[in-house]
Amino acid sequence: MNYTVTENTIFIPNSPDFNVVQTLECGQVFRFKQTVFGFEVYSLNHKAQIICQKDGTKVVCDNVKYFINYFDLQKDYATIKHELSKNALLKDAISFGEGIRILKQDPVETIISFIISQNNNIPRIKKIIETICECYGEKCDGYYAFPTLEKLATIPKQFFTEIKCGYRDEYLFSSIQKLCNGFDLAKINSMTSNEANKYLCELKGVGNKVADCILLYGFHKLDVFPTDTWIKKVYLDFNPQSNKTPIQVRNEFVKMFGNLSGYAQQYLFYSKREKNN
DNA sequence: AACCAGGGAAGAT
DNA sequence: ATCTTCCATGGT
Repeated sequence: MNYTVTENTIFIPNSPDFNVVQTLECGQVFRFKQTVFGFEVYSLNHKAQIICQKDGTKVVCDNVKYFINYFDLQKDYATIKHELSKNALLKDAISFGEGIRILKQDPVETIISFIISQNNNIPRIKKIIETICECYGEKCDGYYAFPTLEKLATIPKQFFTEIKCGYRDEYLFSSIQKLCNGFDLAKINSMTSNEANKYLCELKGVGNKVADCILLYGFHKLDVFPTDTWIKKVYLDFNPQSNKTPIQVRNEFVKMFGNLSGYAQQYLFYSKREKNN
């Protein structure tokens, strides 16, 4: 990815390999909002102002290094897309979402976010996460940080109920306790994705799909394929009257795309959800 | 009113 | 192991 850095700013010249709207709207991240010039994006206790210009995108932020990594700017997406485009199913999806980047997010923030996401819709997910930050996150410059794990551990279950998490209140409470007590996220980096998926499922509220989301967005494991309602629709498109379970569909896609599964899933998900057909 | 939203837990088979 | 049922909440 071609970009230049000056003090607190990253400038990314117009490129088919980078599109902020697609990257933020493709369902992988919930902590951002639109502004008159573009977006504001929050990750842990960092903030970036995204300014969309005619000649490219400006990322004005508190930590340049953090956001170069966050937006995965070091990776060559052109090659990935070229490889995946050989698959007829993906060709259209890629041209539709060609500027998607897979964000490198914080593991704990990702775990909490995607426990909330289950059987829920995106506006509500965003609002619940924002409320948690406002009530328990450190106050920063114009926003609230995502709470540290130590801070999360002080949240009573009642709080999650009050902010309308529904039945996920117990999932959040229980998983936070576990993360503070014996659950070792560091182990995941030395596990295969299948092992890590199984391990994450020990957290209450984390099943196969949420575990894959955590691995893809929080650990940048790319040989996973989060299979939700939209991906099921994609599968039914080219395989009608299939009665495969989500796990079977998931494994079939992983077999198809291997180490590029995570990218493939993102293009297919975004395209299907945006077009809704 | 019924169904859906980036599913998963718990109990029954 | 695989299949149902149920789970809070808000929007359509």
